[in-house]
Amino acid sequence: MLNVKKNKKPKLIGLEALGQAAECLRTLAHPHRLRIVQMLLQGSYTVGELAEACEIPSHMASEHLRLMQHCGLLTSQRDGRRNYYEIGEPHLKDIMACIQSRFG
Amino acid sequence: MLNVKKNKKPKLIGLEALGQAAECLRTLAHPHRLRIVQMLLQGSYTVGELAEACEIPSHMASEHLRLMQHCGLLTSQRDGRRNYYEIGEPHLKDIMACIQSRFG
DNA sequence: TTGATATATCTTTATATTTCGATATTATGA
DNA sequence: TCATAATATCGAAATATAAAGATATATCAA
Repeated sequence: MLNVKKNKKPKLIGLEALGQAAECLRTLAHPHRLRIVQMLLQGSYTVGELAEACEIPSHMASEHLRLMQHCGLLTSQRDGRRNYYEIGEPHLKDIMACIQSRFG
Repeated sequence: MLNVKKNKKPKLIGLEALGQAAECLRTLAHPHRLRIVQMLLQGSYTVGELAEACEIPSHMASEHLRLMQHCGLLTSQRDGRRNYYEIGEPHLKDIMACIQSRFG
């Protein structure tokens, strides 16, 4: 047996909570949505600006933004006909840092 | 306009790399697989032990393990008919710490 | 008011993922 | 060798997700 440092206090997160976590991660797990998050970590942007950064039509960016806002990753503030999106989950910074260090 | 700290050096990760990152995240984004990772952060375990921790049949655990090993998240070492899996991607510790702090 | 812009929503189609049962493979112990 | 245990793989069915086009809503500018 190898690497046996199992301390006998597992303190595992319950499967229900892991289900919520999985839902958030699954929402994040898309190249365009990761690009959007990367942009928003630098400031707030409109749907159109984010769509352009992802090289996709803005109705698709709008859908990605809706999904991420729905599970609490983002928030938005409307200004006239523009809708400015922002990071709503502080941990996104840390997760993107992991991705940056592994894939950037 | 609000929260404008956009420094004009975006240094965005390319969409191809974000695609790989998305694939890893998608692989991680499942309650049973998160439970498996949480277990393996404490030591190495067999397929059967991990299956029991997830309350699933072991052939399903085997499939989850195969997916995670395939994208480099895990490694394994066989000992007789037992197969001991281990963490293969150090960043998993950080990501699980985020999940712990948000959902634990 | 009219036309154009920005964003959001809906529907359909295509594709991917999950789960389950059955079966296969490999190693162990009697 | 034989039966069993541990793990892995395959195929089918169910479910979920993604993409695209069409359409809708709300706001602004002329």
